[in-house]
Amino acid sequence: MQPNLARQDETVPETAPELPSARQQAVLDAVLALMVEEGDQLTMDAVARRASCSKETLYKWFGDRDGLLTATVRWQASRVHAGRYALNALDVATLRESLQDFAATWLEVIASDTSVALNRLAIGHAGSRKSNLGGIVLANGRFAIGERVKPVLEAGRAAGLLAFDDTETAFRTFFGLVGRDIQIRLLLGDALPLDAGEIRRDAGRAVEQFLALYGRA
Amino acid sequence: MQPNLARQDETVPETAPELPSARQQAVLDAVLALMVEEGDQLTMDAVARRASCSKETLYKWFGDRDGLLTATVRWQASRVHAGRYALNALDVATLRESLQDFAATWLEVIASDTSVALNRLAIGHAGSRKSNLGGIVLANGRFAIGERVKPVLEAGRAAGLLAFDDTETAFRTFFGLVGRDIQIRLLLGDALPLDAGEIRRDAGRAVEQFLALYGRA
DNA sequence: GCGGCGCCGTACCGTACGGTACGGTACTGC
DNA sequence: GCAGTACCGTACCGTACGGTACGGCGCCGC
Repeated sequence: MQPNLARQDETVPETAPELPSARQQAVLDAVLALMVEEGDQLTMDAVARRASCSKETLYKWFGDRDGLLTATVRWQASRVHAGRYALNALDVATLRESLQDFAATWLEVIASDTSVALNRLAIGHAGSRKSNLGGIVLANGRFAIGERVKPVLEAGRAAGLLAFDDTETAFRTFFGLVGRDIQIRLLLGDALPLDAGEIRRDAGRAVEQFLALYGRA
Repeated sequence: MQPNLARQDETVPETAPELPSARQQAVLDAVLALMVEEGDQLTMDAVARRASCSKETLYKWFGDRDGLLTATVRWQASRVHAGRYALNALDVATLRESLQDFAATWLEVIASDTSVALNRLAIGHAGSRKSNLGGIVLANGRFAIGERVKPVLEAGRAAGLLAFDDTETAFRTFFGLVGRDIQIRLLLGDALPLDAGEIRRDAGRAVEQFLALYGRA
């Protein structure tokens, strides 16, 4: 009766520590695959069929549909975090490289089928009350990358390479220069071609523009 | 049987010329209001009740649910277009003012409850095939403003105030500097406070940054 | 006045889907 | 061997919602 995975709870932060079992991970991967392929036809029956498990098991593990979706979003989020960056003895080349890496990684993420499908789902649910999928996606997307980029920006400022008053504002400018209209166009179904080369060029351009605005050289 | 409003048709562009009758406009306004208030509880029953009309009439006028939604999106889009801008004899003050005005107007639009609700709906539908709501929203949002800003940018270049090779790239940079993370955060349900003063400051900052990157003075 | 029309309100239908129940099967500990 | 457990497959239930049918009423042309 009680789901053995953490149900979303108002007091619990958006990042859950518990990892699902291997079988559960397979189920969540099935959800992700189905989400990408079928869009909004994400029925519990379809998930059970795709994952070769019974609906009863789904409900036992995840509580209800929202629990399953929440677990899926968390599961996907748990795979995105990566990368550590030098923060002291920063020179301009390293700073540029770090920012470029952030930008390219971020573009890859938001351009991926999985991210698009996940964001669509979360945005759809953001309209109704209950089940804070949007909050989870934000916490693990926009805000997570913010918390990882801002130390780099501040290290750049400490090293005399960047000049800004408010770190948050500087980061949001960086975010805008990188993302531009890409995410909204993809979410709305625009077939925006974005291969690896394009991403690298976009990331480079964004970093150069950011340095032009905030660089001190 | 046949809906007397233009049904979406693959060959028809995303901007329909026909205007709905006054009564139909009232119905579409009811849809918009309901969309904002109830989020995804947008049932045909609720619309009929809210608009004090019968479901039969809804189906007669709009064909089916998608037809109603499409008509609603078009109806909202038909109210957004506005503003004419000087393109010749451009000086830097006028250019700055025009861009600032574009930025502020755009921010007001994407921050409005109606836009958020409409974009959520269109994004939700972009996942499934059928009914190109996403395309309509894109055509009347992102692309419409692009077509209106780009002549201003080119006029600025012709007047020797701006320097860029590709207008589209320059516009996308402008778009990113203005929008930053605002739209995605609002769509995902973040309670981002954005009053008129904030919008004006944001627009001003975006324009200054854009001029710093592309200005020639 | 009257037939026809357009529309409101409501009752109704079919289906899709979230959620539950249950029988059958494989595996594990004793 | 056997009880217990975990889980698969499937059948089932209730409800919400898209779509249709129909009675009634006001309005317009004649």
